[in-house]
Amino acid sequence: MTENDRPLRADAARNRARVLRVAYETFAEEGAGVPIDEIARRAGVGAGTIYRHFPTKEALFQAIVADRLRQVVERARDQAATDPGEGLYAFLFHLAEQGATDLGLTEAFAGSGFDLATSLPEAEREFTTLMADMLARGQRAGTVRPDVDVDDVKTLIVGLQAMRRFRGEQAERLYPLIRAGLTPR
Amino acid sequence: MTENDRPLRADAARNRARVLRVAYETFAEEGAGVPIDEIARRAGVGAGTIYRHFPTKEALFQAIVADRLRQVVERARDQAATDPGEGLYAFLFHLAEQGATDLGLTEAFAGSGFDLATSLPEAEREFTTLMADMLARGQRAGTVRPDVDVDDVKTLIVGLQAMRRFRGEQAERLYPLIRAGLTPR
Amino acid sequence: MTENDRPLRADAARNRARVLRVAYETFAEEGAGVPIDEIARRAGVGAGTIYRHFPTKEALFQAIVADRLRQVVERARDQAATDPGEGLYAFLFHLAEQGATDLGLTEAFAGSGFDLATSLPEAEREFTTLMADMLARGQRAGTVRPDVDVDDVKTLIVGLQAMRRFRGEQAERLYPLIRAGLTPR
Amino acid sequence: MTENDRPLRADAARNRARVLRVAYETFAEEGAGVPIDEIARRAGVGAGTIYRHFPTKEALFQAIVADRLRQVVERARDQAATDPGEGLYAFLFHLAEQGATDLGLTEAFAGSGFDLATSLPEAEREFTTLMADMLARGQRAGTVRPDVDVDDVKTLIVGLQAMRRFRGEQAERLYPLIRAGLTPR
DNA sequence: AATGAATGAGGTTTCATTCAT
DNA sequence: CATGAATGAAACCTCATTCAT
Repeated sequence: MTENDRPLRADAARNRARVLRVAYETFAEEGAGVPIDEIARRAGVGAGTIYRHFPTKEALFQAIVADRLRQVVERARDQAATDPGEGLYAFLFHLAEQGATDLGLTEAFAGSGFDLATSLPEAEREFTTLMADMLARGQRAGTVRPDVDVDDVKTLIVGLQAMRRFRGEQAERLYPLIRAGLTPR
Repeated sequence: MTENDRPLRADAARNRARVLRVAYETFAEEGAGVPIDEIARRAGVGAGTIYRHFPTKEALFQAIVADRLRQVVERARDQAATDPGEGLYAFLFHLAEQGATDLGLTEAFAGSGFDLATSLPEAEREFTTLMADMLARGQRAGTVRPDVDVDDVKTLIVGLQAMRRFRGEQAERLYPLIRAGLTPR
Repeated sequence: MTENDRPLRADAARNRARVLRVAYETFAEEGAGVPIDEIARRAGVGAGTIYRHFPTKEALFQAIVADRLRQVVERARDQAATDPGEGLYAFLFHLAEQGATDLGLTEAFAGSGFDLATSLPEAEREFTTLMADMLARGQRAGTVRPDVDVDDVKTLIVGLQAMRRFRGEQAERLYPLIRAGLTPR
Repeated sequence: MTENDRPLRADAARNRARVLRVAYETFAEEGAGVPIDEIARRAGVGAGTIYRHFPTKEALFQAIVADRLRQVVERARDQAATDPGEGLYAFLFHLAEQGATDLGLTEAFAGSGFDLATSLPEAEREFTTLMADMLARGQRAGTVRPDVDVDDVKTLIVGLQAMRRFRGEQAERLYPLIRAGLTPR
């Protein structure tokens, strides 16, 4: 039962991971429009190899986003525990940074050519739950306006990522303003 | 310069305007990925006619953005005169609305596959000047924080358009927060 | 109203006819599995040209079969008038010859990878009607057994085409036997 | 020749037989276009195992046909002894049934993408000999026209299989007609 | 000897751009 | 000048065959 064929997977797993990593980098650089052949070339494998691991381009894209999302959520969970009042802000600005170097993540959040809730419902739910949790903590701590809801936060993420991607580090000048806007009073 | 044949020019000019209008609508609806043939079909002209007026698809795209930008700037000039304190905010949120229904404009501002300053330096300069003017008026009127500069405003435009496009009218819930963030104190 | 743009069609029509002819020959020789690129090469056009006239490979195939079927039916109508007793036999053996050099027609009749009744319902109906007509005439003339129906005739066509294709002209030795089997008594 | 390792041979032989059986079923169901991987999956072996036993897909196909042909011939030999007058007819219609559910056999007889005489000369010779034998018996018994030769019979087999495959059991309505055509007088 | 992962040529289809009519 | 047909370079994806494990 437990023989999920490990020995054969030795190289396959290596290749799968390699493809995933290269595809992540390539999508991050070039966006979802990049040809599979280009990813294959960069990964040093044949196009067929990618299709063995991921049946469609869409599936590959999903796998990457799921992977990234998992990392982001994991990290956020750790942060959330430490400072309830700051958690949401830290997460918002962290996501902005991530989106700046990861076009795939941006597109996933913005829903351009990829609907997160449909494609990765579980990841989306987990993400939303975490977001709601952080928001509620901030509101209880008095650092976040009570009339802000989860959808507003998601919208802000999309906006922040767009700004950060557009302006680079200079966009961080605006973080205090966004924060001021979200703060009660 | 040598305007000898006016009647033909009349046709040509009409065609050019028609193509520009239809292309604007089509890009706005479908995004930059739409085939030239589709635009030609909607405009009721041959694909060759489009290429007579615009050497590449990119050039057509630029022409549209330039056109839209001109309109936006023109309208903003009128508004700017009426209420110095509100001008910048009105313009920001107006642009957000525009970007929501005009993917081309969004892409132009965000610089995705299209650099405004390089492609349309004149329009960009005009736009920037107007922006600086409105910003200065707001700051003089005391409705805008003095540490905000023109680049910040442009960055905000990109963010606002992304939000508006992502969330639709619901995004307007965030306008007051953005405004609060920009207001002194 | 009547301007179905003839002047521009001059070369287009030529090309369309050329593609149709070459595709017919190629399919007849190689079967439906032949690549579009091969047809394009033989026709001396780009692959895109074929796709301009026929949106899919399937559509091209249908157009050819429809064309051939029309010719076959037309010819059969002429023959049917002359000799009621012989019409059906003449048609059967004529179709056998056609199928021998036209794999597409064979596949269409045999329904392998292409369902005539679904794809070209009108042509199929016309063909069936003609067939029923010839059968009834033969039965009235006493040259065809009364217990044979239209479906039997279609089945025989498929069989005859397979035989003719397999054995070439030698297959004609069997025509008298088939005829004897269909004759009353 | 050097049969030193029997246990491994046993495995290999079992595997070969298993592949052959599954491949037969799969080709019969799906036609020759089915991927090797699909056959491997159904057989529960790796694709490499198939290639160990059969150097190409074509060779696998040949092996299957040879196998089937052997069975058909064997069965026919048994039948031939019982009733000389009926033997040929029984065999013809039996082959028609076989071809209906076995696309491989049909293709082998019809020579589509596969020439029996070239690929499997021995099996072909054996088959032809049997056929000639049955034909001669029928002619001596007076149930088969004397001007029919072995090639005619083969041609009829191809035709009958095509009909049976096309029309299913309904095609059996035509068996008496074929028989009548082959009967003297 | 078996496995199934990797390869890469090849298939269908799309579309920016050119060019004959 | 306008037209839209033709081009041909990709893009995505499949699958027979080879080869590392």
